[in-house]
Amino acid sequence: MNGDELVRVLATLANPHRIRVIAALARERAYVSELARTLGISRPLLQVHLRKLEAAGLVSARMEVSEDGKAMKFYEVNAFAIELTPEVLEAAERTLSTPGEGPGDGTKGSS
Amino acid sequence: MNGDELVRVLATLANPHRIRVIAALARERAYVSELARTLGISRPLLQVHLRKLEAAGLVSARMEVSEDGKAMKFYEVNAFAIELTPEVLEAAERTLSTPGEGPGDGTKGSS
DNA sequence: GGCACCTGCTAACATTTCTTTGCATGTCCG
DNA sequence: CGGACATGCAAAGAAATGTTAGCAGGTGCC
Repeated sequence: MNGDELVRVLATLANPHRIRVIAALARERAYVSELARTLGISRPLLQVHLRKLEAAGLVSARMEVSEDGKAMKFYEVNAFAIELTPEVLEAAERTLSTPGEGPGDGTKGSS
Repeated sequence: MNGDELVRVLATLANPHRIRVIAALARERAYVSELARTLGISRPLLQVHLRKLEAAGLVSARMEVSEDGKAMKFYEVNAFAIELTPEVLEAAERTLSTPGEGPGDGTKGSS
């Protein structure tokens, strides 16, 4: 994961609603409307947050059709483990894109 | 660390400038004006970011007087290690303050 | 058909965050 | 004293985020 990606993931997690979403999905996967009721927030709002979580690679979606024919989008958390220490951040900083330039990185290191 | 604190720390780290600041200080402590020149950003802007980093407990400041009598504020990174996994977030979620209520927590567990 | 459930979108407003600009203080040195 | 350093703060504009409201589509069942 490069610096830009890390910033994106951190920005995504820095929100109470999204933490609640991940917590709920960690306990049990769920579909959008159900999850909205569980968390007590509006469905459009939840969708926005789910989209961000998915864009950051923290959750995955899968369309399924229930027995009674309703199309439902199930979400579940992806396994991830990010360690935050000064050293890790120092390494991430080296792959941050500079204001003017295009995206940084280059090395497809991985994990 | 409770859920609210975690959100605050994550929000603080979710910024390229602040990652650069931590990276620079991890290599060597520095005073404000010097650091601003190193990073190529304005001093007032850097001060704002330093204040946030300090508020989140990620860096510490110490006023010192140089040999030639100039008062300088030296910053250095605090050691920290935060692990981010679905399980950790699920635990953090339980200590998030609810929209209406006052700050959550209660347990003074500490690091 | 009409109601209850599922999905998707986006325009608009409200709020927060980021950044710049400007002015205040103080020291030392020529 | 005036210039080159250091510190501090706050107002104000610009940009990004969060949230609501309202619209569209689909299925199954009484």
